[in-house]
Order: sequence, then C-alpha cells, then structure tokens
Amino acid sequence: MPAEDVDEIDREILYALQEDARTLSSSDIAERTGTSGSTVRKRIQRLEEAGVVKGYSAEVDYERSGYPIRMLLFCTASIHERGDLIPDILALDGVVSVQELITGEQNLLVTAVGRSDSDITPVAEALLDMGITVADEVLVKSHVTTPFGRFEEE
Amino acid sequence: MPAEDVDEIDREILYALQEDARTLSSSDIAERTGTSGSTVRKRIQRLEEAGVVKGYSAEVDYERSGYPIRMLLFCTASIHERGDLIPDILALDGVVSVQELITGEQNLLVTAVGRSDSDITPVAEALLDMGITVADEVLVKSHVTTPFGRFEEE
DNA sequence: GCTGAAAAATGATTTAC
DNA sequence: GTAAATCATTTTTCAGC
Repeated sequence: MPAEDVDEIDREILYALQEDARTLSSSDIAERTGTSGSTVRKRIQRLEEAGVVKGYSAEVDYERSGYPIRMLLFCTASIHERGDLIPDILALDGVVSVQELITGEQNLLVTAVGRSDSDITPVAEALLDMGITVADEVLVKSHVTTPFGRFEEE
Repeated sequence: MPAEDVDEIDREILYALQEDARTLSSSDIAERTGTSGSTVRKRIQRLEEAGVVKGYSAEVDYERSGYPIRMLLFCTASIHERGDLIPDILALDGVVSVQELITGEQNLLVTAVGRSDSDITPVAEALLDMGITVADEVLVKSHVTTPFGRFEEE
C-alpha cells in the first residue's frame, strides 16, 4: 500500500484512532467520516495490514505509575551495527523508545524511564557494553503528544 | 491515587494495554493477571480516573501514511512562558509531541512530521513568532517504542 | 475488595446488492 | 462502498463471599 493510497477518509480514520483507539467502534468512526461501519472496518484492516497502523497502545503517565524519571540518552553507535542493536536496546529495563538520528552530533536517541536517576545508570552501562557511546543525558520534565491527521492548507 | 497504589496487578494491566489497547478485553487481560474480568474492568476505570492512563492511541507509521519526514526541533523558550506555550505548539500543523527539558542546552524538544523539509519550515517560523529560539534541527530516520511495565529485579 | 452469573447492549461477520 | 441479519462479545448490574 503506497502512501498515495491513503486518502482523506483514511486520514480521518487514523486521526480518530489516535484520539481514542479503545472506545471508538468502526460505526462511531463512520459517523465522523460520513461512510458506513463496514467501510471503516475494511479500511482499518487494510491500514493495519499495510503497517500504516502499527498497533494500539495505552498512553501511560509513567510519572503517576511510579516512574517519575524520564531521560533522553544521546548516543553514538557504529553506523553499520546501529540497526541491529535496536531490538537489544528496546529490551533494556526502562527503555521506552529508540530513534535513529540522521543529522546532528549523535546517531541514536534512547528514551528511558525510572524510579530515580539510579535506574538510568544500568541503561547507560548496558549501552556502553554494546559499544554505544552515551554522549549526553537530558532529563525530561514533561512529555505530551497529539494526534496528527493532515496539513490544513494543501 | 498516589503512585504507591499502583500494584503489580495494575502494572500487568498497564503492560497489556500498552501492547494492545484495542483488541484486548478486560476478560482477556484477566486471564493474564489471574483475576476476573470484573476486577480488571474496575481497575482500568480507576487507572483512567487517576490519570495513570491518559488515553488510548493508534500508533501510526507516519512515513507510510504520507509524512516521511520526522524532525526534532531543539528550542529555547523563556522559562516562565514555556508551560503556557505548549498548547499552542501542539496546535501547529505537523507537531506530534512536545517535551520540556530540564538539563541540557535547550529547554524544549518539539517533534514534527511532514511530507518534506518544507513542511517543517513553517513550524520553525511559528515557534520564532512565539518567541521561541530554534537552536538545532535533527532529522529522524526511524522511531520505535516499546511498552514498559516494571523493573525486573527489585 | 474480588468474584461469578444473568441480562442488556454493543460490536463484528457474513451475505447480498 | 453499503445495508441488513445473524452471530459473538462485552459491559453492566447485582447478589454473595
């Protein structure tokens, strides 16, 4: 499914599912798109199979669940190992996301959460053991996300 | 609901909901926790009301949906305006997340997506109009997240 | 606070158009 | 892409532990 095949109705479906992936039924979304529940159901299935929808996840406030520390680890990995290391990095306790960076000083950005700074130290050590240099650690105070659908003026 | 009141069963529920927030029913999760569907349902409600669960969202592969560019914008805002500006930043076309940074050179990290670099320019301009300095722009090649439950050895 | 069971409501699937 | 009928699930409610 090429990206061009994602049309306006698909974008509305994607937006709705980003707002509320658990409660909204296909029929609920159909009301917003002016289509039918059947159509929405088929389109969602197509979007899932195409990997446009990677999954559905609860947004957890880690701070309120006992993990108030959120740290960004800016790292450098050897460029030809970097991709292969990502699964191992994701498996480390506390790591919640990994991004490969193209421009900038470092080429990896690892985000980890913990109960205190001392939970982050093992992550940094494990990265070093993998041959990854941790160049900088930045503490995050707050983190908010928002759904994205389309650009308003096209 | 203080963070201490999130017990092991709650963490299992949170983990399950991070893995699949749309398909898993309370009864499905109950099987994994060794409790009943009724219990899981009540606990989910409690976690939602306490704000531990902020919402449920589809994880969209923006690249496959027509927005292949993902950019990190490292910014500096005046510290006493920063919090108030976040809703305005989130409202900008293409912005998908905003993080307040404590340590490091900059105090804001804005993530934006777009069809090309030229979609990011208006975001940077809008930030400047808000009095926010964009110090650095880093292009992201890939971005993966993973659920987090608890630290293995406590 | 947790459980289990019945009733009620809702969503998914199938089929045909 | 839509619509209707059927089928399967889930949520709700509540009595009981």
